[in-house]
Amino acid sequence: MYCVDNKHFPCSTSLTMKYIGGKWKSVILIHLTKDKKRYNELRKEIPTITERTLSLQLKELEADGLVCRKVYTSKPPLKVEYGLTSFGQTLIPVLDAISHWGKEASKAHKKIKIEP
Amino acid sequence: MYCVDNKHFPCSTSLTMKYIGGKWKSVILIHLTKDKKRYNELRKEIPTITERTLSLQLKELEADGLVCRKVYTSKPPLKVEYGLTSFGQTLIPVLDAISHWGKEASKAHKKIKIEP
DNA sequence: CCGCATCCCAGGCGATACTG
DNA sequence: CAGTATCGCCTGGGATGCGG
Repeated sequence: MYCVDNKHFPCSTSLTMKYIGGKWKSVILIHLTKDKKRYNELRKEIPTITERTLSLQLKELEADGLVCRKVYTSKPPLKVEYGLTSFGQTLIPVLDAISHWGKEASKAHKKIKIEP
Repeated sequence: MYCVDNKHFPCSTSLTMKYIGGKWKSVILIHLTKDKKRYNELRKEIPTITERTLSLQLKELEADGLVCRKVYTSKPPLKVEYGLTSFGQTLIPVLDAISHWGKEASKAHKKIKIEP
């Protein structure tokens, strides 16, 4: 049993999935592992995400302390950058593992023999 | 752009999350990395999952070729075991990374300084 | 450029009860 | 023991439009 922020998780795996689970969080995070990114850069690199969802997910990631939002201009056009916090950076090995497995799986999928 | 089973994913990360995303899949899988498990063993080790959900998730994992279901008796009481397929075993490093990060995060969470 | 507001929906997930 | 059946909530996420 693990506990963070007064929330309980039956195991450490479910705790991690609370941070990187969902359809988009890990995708956003992996784009931020390489560089800080602006909002529109993220949109272009993740073409199938909607603005609303990107906005909401970034907020949640920020609230979770994984992502840091920096505003560089006070008047429009705004310049905002998103980057990983030091806490967020601890996730990089996990995100790399996830990304790597996806690549291998897509390569190998047709040849794989599904057996015990 | 990645493609598996006629489904498209914007990046390899989202492909992986299709397999291990959701609230429970990774939790079930990590319990199977150590040993084959029976249905009720999994229920006991994941106390907060419902029977229905466990059943549905196991079916999906089986359909995805990650988990293998073996029936050992033809008459009740049934004996059924779930284990990872060879394809599912390729996920072990990913699952270990996820589990490990969750442990570290829960330990460190209160001391973490959230900064860029 | 960077969002928020509103509306809406599928399907993920839970609770409970029942079966071979 | 190992599941199904039924019901219903609730939230993640899509579509569209507006605002600083």
